[in-house]
Amino acid sequence: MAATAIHTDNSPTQALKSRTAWMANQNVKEPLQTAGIVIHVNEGREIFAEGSDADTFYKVVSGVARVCKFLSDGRRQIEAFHIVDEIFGFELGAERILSAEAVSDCTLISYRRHNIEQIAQRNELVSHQLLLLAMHNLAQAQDHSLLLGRRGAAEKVAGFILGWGRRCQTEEMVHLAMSRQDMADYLGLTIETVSRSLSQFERDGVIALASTRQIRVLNADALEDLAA
Amino acid sequence: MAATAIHTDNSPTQALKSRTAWMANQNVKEPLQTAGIVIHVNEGREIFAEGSDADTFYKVVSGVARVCKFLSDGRRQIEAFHIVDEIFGFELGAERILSAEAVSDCTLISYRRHNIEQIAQRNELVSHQLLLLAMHNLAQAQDHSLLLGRRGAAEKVAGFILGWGRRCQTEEMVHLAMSRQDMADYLGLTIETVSRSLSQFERDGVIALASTRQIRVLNADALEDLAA
DNA sequence: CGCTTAATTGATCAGGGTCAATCGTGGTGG
DNA sequence: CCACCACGATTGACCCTGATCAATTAAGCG
Repeated sequence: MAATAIHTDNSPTQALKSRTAWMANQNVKEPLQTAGIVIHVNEGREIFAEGSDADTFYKVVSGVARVCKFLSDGRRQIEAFHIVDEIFGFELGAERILSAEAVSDCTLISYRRHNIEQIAQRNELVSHQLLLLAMHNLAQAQDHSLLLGRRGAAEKVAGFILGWGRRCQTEEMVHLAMSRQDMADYLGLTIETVSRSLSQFERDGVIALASTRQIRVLNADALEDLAA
Repeated sequence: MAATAIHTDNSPTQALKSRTAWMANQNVKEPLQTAGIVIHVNEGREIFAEGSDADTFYKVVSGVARVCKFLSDGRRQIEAFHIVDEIFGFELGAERILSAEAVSDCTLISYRRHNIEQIAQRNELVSHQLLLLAMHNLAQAQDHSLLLGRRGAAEKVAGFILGWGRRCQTEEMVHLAMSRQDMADYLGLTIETVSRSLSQFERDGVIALASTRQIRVLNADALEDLAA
């Protein structure tokens, strides 16, 4: 990749200016790989803020990003985690409803929404790809609602491990990119409850915690049952 | 409307065969009004079932539909309510993950997915419209997650009333199309808790319950505060 | 006018939140 | 290289919100 990537190590709200746009060929598999800018965002840094202009959206090249909302009283709700090849920050309105941050160091491609929409008008492939990506996010959001609505802390945590493992295609040895706090804010629980659930699973011999972020799934069936 | 509408009063899974397709002109405002079939579904009846072929999707002409999932132990989670001009049942995979039912008597337009996708390939307007509708559903699903994740029964109920009133554009006198059970299953609560919250709001003079399904909002600001 | 179902209200209980202490781990500097 | 520090994770004790069980009231319908 010949593009000049920019880093956002020090800027609180990252600077999006870059010297070179990444004008790749319009191939069939990746119609979206046109007119994007490669950026890097370090762990914990903001990618965009609630209320800012929704004039860009992002695709994950590597790392994990979280999209979330901060409530008036300081509580945080994580809407979604995004992994490689997923897009986020693509909104209907002019202003962003949610903010986004890097869960781990991220490499992203930033697209100008206006730009892409123009391309989509002429190129059916781009248009179709956008629809697929939007629907992928929709399906995820629906999964998330299901997880939040059905009560039971253990069910939520078990469901999360399974879902995350499936998405990362490491179902036996799951690496969690995020902290307990991130998990809790995603599941609508507290860190204590998440921790307790994991400990309980370990006591029951369902999982083993190799490290705090490495979960070995010993009994996938039991975990499925727990997730109800 | 010259189309022959079909009713589904008695069939448990509604018959989708219809004698006349509704081939409207491809105008700019409603590019999707092509090749759809008008159907009626009575209150409480199923529109489609989880596990069935996802070869059609629907647009609401009148009434309210709910999209939901039944859990193994009988619990039900309502993913979304859909009102006029919204689409639902448009999925990525070949098989449906969720089921749908009529909350009130519904008039719907049924589209063949294969059909629309072919049209979308040639017609940019249809393609764009699909994307907009999908993103509208995504935005709603995100709102829903926010409502479910942030705890507090009162917050949920208050948020629901406000959101529903806004969507139906009747913010002062809100008509609830759905039962308490529907509300509860949407909010991840029990009917008792929903009922108690509403009673409390009434005691506090924030709302007045004209009938069980008619809520007069007396103090919208207070309701906003309750929704946090 | 009774019957059936939905909604409300009350009493009790448990799941998970809160507060607080401890443990563990990774990073830094003497 | 190891001691110390800081932060995240875990564990424990207690409490509160909302679920559960149960009874009553209200509303729709033949």
